[in-house]
Amino acid sequence: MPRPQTRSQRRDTPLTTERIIEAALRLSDTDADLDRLTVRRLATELGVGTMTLYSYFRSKEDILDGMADHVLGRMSLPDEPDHNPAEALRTVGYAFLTMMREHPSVVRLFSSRVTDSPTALRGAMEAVLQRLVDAGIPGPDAVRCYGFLITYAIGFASYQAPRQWGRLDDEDGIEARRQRSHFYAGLAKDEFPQVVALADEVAELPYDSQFEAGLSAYIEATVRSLSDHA
Amino acid sequence: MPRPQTRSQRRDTPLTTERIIEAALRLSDTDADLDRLTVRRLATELGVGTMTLYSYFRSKEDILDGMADHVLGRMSLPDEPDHNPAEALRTVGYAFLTMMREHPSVVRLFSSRVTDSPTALRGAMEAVLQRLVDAGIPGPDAVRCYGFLITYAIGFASYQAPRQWGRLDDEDGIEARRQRSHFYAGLAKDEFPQVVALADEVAELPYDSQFEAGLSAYIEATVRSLSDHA
DNA sequence: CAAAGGTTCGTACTTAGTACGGTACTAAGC
DNA sequence: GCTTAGTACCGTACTAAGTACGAACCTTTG
Repeated sequence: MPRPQTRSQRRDTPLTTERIIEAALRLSDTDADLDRLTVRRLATELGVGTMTLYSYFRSKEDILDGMADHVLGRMSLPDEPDHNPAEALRTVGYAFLTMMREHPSVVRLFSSRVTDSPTALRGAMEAVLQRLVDAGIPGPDAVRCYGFLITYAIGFASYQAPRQWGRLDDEDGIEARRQRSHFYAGLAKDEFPQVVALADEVAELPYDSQFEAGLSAYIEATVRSLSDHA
Repeated sequence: MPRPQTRSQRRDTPLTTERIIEAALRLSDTDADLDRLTVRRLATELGVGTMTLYSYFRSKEDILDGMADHVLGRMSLPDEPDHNPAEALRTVGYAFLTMMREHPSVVRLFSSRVTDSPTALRGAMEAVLQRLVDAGIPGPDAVRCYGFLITYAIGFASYQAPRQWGRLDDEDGIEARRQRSHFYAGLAKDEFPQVVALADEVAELPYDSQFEAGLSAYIEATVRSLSDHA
């Protein structure tokens, strides 16, 4: 005999796709592990039954798509206007990096799905192109810059994500770097001459200073070629 | 009553971790979908029972680690020597890209695990550093270049992977580009003014010419700063 | 030829995605 | 107020996948 079910029909804060996505991001970013995100856990976190989520999303894949969309859609560019192409490029580059940083678990999603929803396009591509064009970069060049910057940020965040990075100037970051340095220096010298000799530098690879180095090189060359054409 | 088990102990080509990893790469690269790689399917492909694989690997994660290691460890740099820093940087950049291209499914793995096994370090990091140093780039700079190049290649491959790219000069590539271009051009003009105006350029983002553009900008700026210091 | 050690894998347990159908609550019409 | 739809919710159960366990088999060694 079926036991009468007790449901909590009216809830304080109504469930929406928005709230679900945000909870999903919170869960996976906290654990720093997208694999730990399961439909059951997500439902529990939200205080609803597992299958309830399926009235909002067709599948788990849909939820993951939603997470990627949400993150790109909410990307924020600082209010202060840029005064020249170089500033704009740097602004955008760091905006991408910051976005990845705030949602580390989402980085992986970008290598398995195309995020061309209106939300994502508006928040990222359109906003960035507008910013670059406003700073005086011709449209076609702006597109190439966009491509480079998002691509570089994805790659850098991917590289950085699985390594404990911290900041180079905080306690944990320094300690992590120290250990990494010793790891590389401790390899066989005749087999890894370069890695051993450059252990200190190699240990620094996941830090933001590396991002800055690549970014500024790119900006310098790009700005120069822009003014050559002008 | 337990039925007597029939095993095929002696096999033509003996099972090794190597053969397992190669089969795993073949499977996932063919489907272009790492999610389709299951222990059961892999075992079937190899003609063995599922649990047999667990005498070679502790877990599926171990297999995935092995795949990443294998790919990095087998990275190949062309034999022709480079005559200057610029050539060396380009060589390495394309070597990374080629590697990702040959094993598209592995790209995702790089954003969730550190690949610091001896195999991977020898095949990728040590070999690349040696190449760059041999071309006249000072060690510390070479490390930064390595970081940039692998990072950029990962990012670009991640961006490109989920989009049908083909070559820009082959049938499929042209058709895919045409469709993408129309997709962007068909968006609301008042909401996406830049994307609509630049639809043709945006549609080209996943092609190798974009990789080349970013790479050559980076190389130009890097070579210039190297000679400034010298 | 028996004991030892390594390889293979059948079985079964657990977790996760999700199809299906049912339940409770609300709103609309009488 | 009572019925009828519609909506939000979710219990149950099926399937697929990772993997612990231990048995069966093969080869080697004494």
